[in-house]
Amino acid sequence: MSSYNPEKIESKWQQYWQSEKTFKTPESRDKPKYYVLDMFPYPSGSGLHVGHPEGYTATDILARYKRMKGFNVLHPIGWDAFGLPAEQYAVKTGTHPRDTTKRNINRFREQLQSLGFSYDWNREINTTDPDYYKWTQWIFLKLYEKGLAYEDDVPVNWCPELGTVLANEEVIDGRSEVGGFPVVKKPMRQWVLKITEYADRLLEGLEDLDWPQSTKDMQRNWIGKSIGAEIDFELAGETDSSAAIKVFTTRPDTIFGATYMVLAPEHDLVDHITTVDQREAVERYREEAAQKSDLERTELSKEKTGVFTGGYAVNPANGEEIPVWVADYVLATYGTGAIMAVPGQDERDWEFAEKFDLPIVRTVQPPEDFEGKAYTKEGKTINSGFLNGLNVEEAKQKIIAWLEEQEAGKKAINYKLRDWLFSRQRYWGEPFPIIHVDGEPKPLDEDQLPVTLPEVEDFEPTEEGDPPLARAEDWVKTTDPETGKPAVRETNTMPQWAGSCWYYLRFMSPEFEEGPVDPKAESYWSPVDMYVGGAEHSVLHLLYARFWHKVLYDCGLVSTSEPFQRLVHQGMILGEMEYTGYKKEGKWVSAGEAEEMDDVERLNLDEDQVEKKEDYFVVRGTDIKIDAKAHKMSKSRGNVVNPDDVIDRYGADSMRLYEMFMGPLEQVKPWSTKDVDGVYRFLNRVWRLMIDEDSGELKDSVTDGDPSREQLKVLHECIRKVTGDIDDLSFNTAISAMMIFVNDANKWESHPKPVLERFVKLLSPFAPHIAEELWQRLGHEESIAYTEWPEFKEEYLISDTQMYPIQVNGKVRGEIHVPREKAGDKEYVLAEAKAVENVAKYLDDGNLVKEIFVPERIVNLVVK
RNA sequence: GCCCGAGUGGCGGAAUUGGUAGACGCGUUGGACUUAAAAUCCAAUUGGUAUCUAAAUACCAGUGCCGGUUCGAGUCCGGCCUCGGGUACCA
Repeated sequence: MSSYNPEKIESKWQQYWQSEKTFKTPESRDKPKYYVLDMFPYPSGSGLHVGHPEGYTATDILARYKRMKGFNVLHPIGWDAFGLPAEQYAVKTGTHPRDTTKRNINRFREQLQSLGFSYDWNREINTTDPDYYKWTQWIFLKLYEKGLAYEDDVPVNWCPELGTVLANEEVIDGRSEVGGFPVVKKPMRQWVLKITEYADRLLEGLEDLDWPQSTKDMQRNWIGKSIGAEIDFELAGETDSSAAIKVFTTRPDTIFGATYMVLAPEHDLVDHITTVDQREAVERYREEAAQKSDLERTELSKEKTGVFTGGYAVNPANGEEIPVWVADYVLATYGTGAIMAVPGQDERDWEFAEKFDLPIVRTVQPPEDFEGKAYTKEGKTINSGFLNGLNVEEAKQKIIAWLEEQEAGKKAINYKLRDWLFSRQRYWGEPFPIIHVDGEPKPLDEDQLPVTLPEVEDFEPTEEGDPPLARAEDWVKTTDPETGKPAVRETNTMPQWAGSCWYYLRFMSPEFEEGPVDPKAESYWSPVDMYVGGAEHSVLHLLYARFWHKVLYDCGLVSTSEPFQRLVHQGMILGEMEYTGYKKEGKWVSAGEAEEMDDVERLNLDEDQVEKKEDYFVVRGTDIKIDAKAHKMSKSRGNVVNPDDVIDRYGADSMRLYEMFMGPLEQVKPWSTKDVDGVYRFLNRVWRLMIDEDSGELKDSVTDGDPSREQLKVLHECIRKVTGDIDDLSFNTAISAMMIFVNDANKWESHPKPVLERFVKLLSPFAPHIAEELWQRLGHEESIAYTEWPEFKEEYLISDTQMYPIQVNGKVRGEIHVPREKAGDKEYVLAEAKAVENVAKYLDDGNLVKEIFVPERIVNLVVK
């Protein structure tokens, strides 16, 4: 017996690829290059889940395909190995994060290798390796030199539970992204990177990238560029014009409707402007606001709050004195931290004005049927002196010109994007190449790198609240190598994003010692041609990496202005479909009702306990609606699928094939283990197409003879489809095309080698192990990996006849087959069409008013 | 609320530019092989109606809902509904 045995052939070929260094990246530069990259994983303790191999299989198919198409392919992998989980584990167990990380990496590597990915393992990199983070630190020095890294006392997102600060991006709804703990604002000395300086270039750079529209949109929203004006409102009764309140607005045209002003509670002028009478109330309000977490300031407080300062400012447009309030609906961190409130044209201001009984003046005429409160759309300006009658855009132009003339304001641009908070109070991260001498930060010299992590016993923050690195006192206390003065080392570490900001460059020359990347390698391999990874990195990683890349570009270290030319997000793989029924006191209740009840029992139902009735699933034989849904895989839900189990049962080739066959790469899709049977059977059929299961030899039907016309047609249809589909990343339909080929080929009496060989090549990027094995058994000594991709020839697809569906009034009533040479002959085809019995009867019943003839497509006869 | 994306059989999904809706796979049903089972192979499988049964054929309806453009709409346009993702006092 010699049936398809994935276990045996897969380990055989994995060993072969490793010992023969089959996928070592070529050193030659004489061919076109293709750099295909996966977002490298964080090696977690739980190993790979089935979501990982989805993107990895897609890139592996591309890598293998491109090699066969004659490209030099760079297809590397590495580890984004700094991070919180290993550190939390260290706090709990005392195990050094280095050990945990090493163990996890070994496991990940083993799992990836068991899937047969064609990575160049000689280029494996690890962000926690001092030889790697030396260059992360080096790049930080470049940022520092260019004035893009600075220390600042900033109100930061402090997470007491995690004992660290978080970037804005790591805080979701006032809670930490990791762990979901509450986050409060707290001023602390932090390292900050001036990403805002690159806001415009980060925005413009998006235009030429071949990225998903949604990801570009998200980055644009995140950068949040708005164009408007900065306007100074002088304080009433003061001659000192430098004490004016500066506001940013996108609607300077509405200035005549500015009936009051609001300062953020943290605004510098609050103290100055508050009158004696109001001081107490304002102070109290500020204290309350300071204690609120972000969560309370946004989600929970729908109702506007605020306090009058007692002070007044002068509206420069009409000279009117307007009251100045303090309210936390104005954010200190956006714009100037102060606004001119225009309730007539702003919903938030309207709400506030209504609550505190402040005047409302409309300055844009709403349409007659307008019933809302604030009107924020287009219209003619009213109640606005010299702006009356203009539309919004004209009014903006005119008022800005006027303000500039009066030296009361100017055109201005504002961004939502803030500078990037770049330090963390953690152990397991890159140390900063910074010492503090006489209380001032000082960068270390390049030759001092890497600054390696000191050994500590305890990975928690110190009692004084200093980061864990402060525990390494001998390491912290040092001397300035330049002056010999006593110095202390920076004890913050870099955030996890640092290492992933430039790893794609290191892969180009992982051994290079003169810099982060060898310029010769860089100029050949840049940019990444295809980058595949999860949509959860749409903003964070991808924006930060683009920022660093542009800085490196300005330093002359890279040759492209953008790092990732094409980006694709693989869709999430959900758990198996779950059917959930609900019972209350032993009786079924419908899913909709159950939502509003207490003490409802949830029951997981089997597929055969349910059926579909109209648009809903119900308990079989009843009208009780149930929920039918695939959920995100999670440990708590217990629906996580482990790729190892799938490989044990079906083999890596089936695993790869199934992940691609499930559906379009970018789509969210539910896992279904029983569906793996389908692709597994397909591989068995492929095997039996060529191998005699009794003898284990090539079947007798495998011949050296010439293929028939029909065989060539089936083959070339397959070549055409598979080639085109790989180019479109439509792997699911490529696999379906190969299934069609095998279904057809199984019916043939003889199987000419040239046909089988070309089919095996088509299969090889998808299921490389079985393809190598069959390729060898077909009589080849070399690996299939660098053989030439089969060429598609149109001529084999042309058949002797052309089929036309015949429609009458757009409904198909028959079909005809006409000889190839008559296929374009309109008169002939129409005559044949009308002769079809089932068509003729419709013609007899009415008048033929129109004939549609689309060559090689369709005939439609319009009858009235 | 705002910005994206998606709704097609029992299920995953297919339909390159408007041109035979449901490829391919899962599941289900029937059959072949087998002492039996597994495996494998063959056939059927959107719903409905009609022709005596079967085979077969024909017809009607059908791609979330309502309307439109067109000889022809899953595909284009307008208006909704539902689900998923992102974002949210950003002035």
